[in-house]
Amino acid sequence: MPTSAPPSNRFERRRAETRRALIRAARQILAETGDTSASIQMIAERADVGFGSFYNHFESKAELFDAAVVDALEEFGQNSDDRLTGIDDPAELVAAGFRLSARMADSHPELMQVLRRRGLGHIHADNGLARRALRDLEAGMASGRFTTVDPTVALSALGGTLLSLVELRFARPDLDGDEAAVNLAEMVLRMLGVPPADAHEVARRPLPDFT
Amino acid sequence: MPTSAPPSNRFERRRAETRRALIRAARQILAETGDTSASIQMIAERADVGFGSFYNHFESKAELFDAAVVDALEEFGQNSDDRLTGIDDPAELVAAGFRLSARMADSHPELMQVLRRRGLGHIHADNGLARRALRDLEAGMASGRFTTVDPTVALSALGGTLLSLVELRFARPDLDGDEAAVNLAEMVLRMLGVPPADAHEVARRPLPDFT
DNA sequence: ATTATCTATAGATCTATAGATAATGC
DNA sequence: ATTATCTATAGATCTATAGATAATGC
Repeated sequence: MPTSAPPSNRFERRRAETRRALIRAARQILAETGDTSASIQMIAERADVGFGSFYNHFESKAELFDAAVVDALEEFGQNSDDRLTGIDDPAELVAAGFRLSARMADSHPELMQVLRRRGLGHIHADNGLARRALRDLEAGMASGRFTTVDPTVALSALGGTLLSLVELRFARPDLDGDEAAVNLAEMVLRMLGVPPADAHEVARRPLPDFT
Repeated sequence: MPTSAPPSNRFERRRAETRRALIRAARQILAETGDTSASIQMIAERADVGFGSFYNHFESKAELFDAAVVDALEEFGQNSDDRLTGIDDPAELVAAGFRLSARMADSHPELMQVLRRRGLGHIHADNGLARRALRDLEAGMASGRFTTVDPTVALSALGGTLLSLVELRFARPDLDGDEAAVNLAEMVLRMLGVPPADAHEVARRPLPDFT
């Protein structure tokens, strides 16, 4: 299914826009401080939306912030899809995914801050990202590229290392992000059973340029 | 330095006990829901402490919750130290650490829930745990047990995978925790450059029994 | 006519402090 | 005499809703 049905009329579009504005504000707050104690009034104000409108869309702040995280995950997945299409080798896919994620910390800081603060709880959630990662892992195992026992554990490790890379980017902005990503990608490939020499090479393949 | 100077007189002990009660309450809240919006009044009530006493120890809720996380990290480190003394091989140390952490999710659920919710932000913080992990990583590299380029990146990956294991334990309690830990430990050792056969063996060595 | 948004507000918290009380040090 | 704790409370939010307004559908 697409993100959602295209808004049919102006009413729907207007309504959707209000909702988006609220989610955008929530994402900003999550990214800036992660402090979800901001009052609904302040959130509505930041979204430039009437205070009462909040209740037309969400029953509580928690619901709004959850929606904001799901929205961020969705955008991250979309972004990754766009940039990684055409890569068939699962090992290369993993490495490129890590390297692009590190770059996105610079190009999409708000988005990645949200993942940094709330991503861990979604590693095993039923979302598109996890499904896709699991599919790639299983493809890699089937083709013999990866040798790993339990796909669930591998998914866990993949998510954890990716998040730790995002954390590293923000906690240590002084380090070279690309270099850290390449190093981590190489380590992750070894973890998945790729022979060290291959891991070293695959982690350094040129990234597909995004036009 | 020890955790802190031993309380000299009854005044100090009483004061310290109030502080501990508040931190204990904060840890419980972090573990149960992670929702830090509980009012100071409710927190004080849970700690069985007069409302105003809160301000004798903390200036804000955020300060209290931060202290609670640091407290939990400290206890985790202490616990690990107690159980891992005597292991010299850095590879075995890493594997045993992972497996003990998975068990602690069952034996110390409150403690581990706190790490689950707040641990990521402390991977690169200046705490005893990170220092110790870095030391072990460097020892492993010096002895040739590990082959990894950048210790900082390796520390990142180590922390991320450990947290993902904790997350997995709580998100999927149906899975066999020991088995997951062994599998992940094996993967992590490969990640650090331990040859696959060695990784397989080391990850399954009997754990030191704790008396 | 219908529906979402917006404004205003009542009532319910929640925070921070002031002042009283209780416990200990010296 | 000193210090932490506790109780009570003022003032400042904050939430949720009711009712008015504005925009669109049919």
